[in-house]
Amino acid sequence: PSCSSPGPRSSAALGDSELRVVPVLCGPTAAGKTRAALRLSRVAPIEVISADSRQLYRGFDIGTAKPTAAERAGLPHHGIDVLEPTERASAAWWAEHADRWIRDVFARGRLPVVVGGTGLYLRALFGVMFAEPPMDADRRRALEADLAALDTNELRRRVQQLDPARAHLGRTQLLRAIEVSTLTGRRLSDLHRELATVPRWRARYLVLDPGPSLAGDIVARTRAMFAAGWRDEVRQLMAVVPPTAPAWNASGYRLVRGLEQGMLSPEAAMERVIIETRQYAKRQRTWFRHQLADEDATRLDPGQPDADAHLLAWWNAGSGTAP
RNA sequence: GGCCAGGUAGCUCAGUUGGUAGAGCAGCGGACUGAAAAUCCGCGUGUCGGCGGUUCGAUUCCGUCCCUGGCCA
Repeated sequence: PSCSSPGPRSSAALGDSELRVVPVLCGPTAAGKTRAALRLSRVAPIEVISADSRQLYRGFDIGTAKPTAAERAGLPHHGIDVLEPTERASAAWWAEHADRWIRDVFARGRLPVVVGGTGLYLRALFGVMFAEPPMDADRRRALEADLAALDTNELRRRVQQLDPARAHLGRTQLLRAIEVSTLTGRRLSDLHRELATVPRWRARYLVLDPGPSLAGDIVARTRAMFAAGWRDEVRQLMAVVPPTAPAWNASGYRLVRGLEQGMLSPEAAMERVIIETRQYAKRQRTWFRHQLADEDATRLDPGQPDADAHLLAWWNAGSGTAP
């Protein structure tokens, strides 16, 4: 299924030609997305909209590979350091804000470029979401507490009854399917269909993937994070951020926390961080391989010799200067 | 040099009372509609250390050699 296909409702409401096109730099970890954005900033008045679910959080800097202050100095970034570590982000929350940031950038006569690897967030912004009906907050909290005690098989069994189309999914999705159908009386999969929203922007994706060298990049990047004081950052965060805060839910941070608590050796922590990062990058690859409409996506190895020319060609093809 | 314990999947190991073997981790593929750096699903042929012997049949028993660790000289 293409995440950019507007669907029948949107076509009727708003022709494709009316959707403004927004360029997107995405792809697996360590793909030089920031470098590509910086390069583009030298040829066009761009501003970056970060589509990264972890860079949202204040204080979680080193392990989330946020662009540095120097990199941000000449190139405005939106969507970084906008949440407290205890706040829970969501794809819809992000898409709503990103929509506003994009509008503002256009209003200033500049060009937004979305940069990031959180595929679901990109889908929420450029694809079809749905208008979630209101749900009672107290009932929801109570239900969440009840469901937390159940094992995944039991949750799956319940979803088999409530909304079988979602029963093959993971625990997080099972919990949501149960919550929505319990609190709204409607199946989530039906709501997805009936309350589908209209895409507001059309994306052109440049998927940056260094291919086989990614594994080595991850090792180097992880070493660099430790060398840059990641452990100190985590120790400081541990003093003020509760262990259950959503921001900890970033690959590596729990491991470094375990290291600071003496539950792991430095070597073991490093090794596990590298493995988790590699596994995450693999999931990103799978997402960007299958979830983007081919006609909207261009793929590029940022390490190939003529990468810069390809990047600029891709940019120019979309900005209308040279088709 | 002697004794003991090991040598089985990339790693850590289980197992076969003789009928050529299976877990975890890693890896690979996939899913994904308000937690997504999340959460899940699928994929296991490897001279069972080498060479001989016994046997219809040996990774399994016997002999021998090699390697690793420990103890004793």
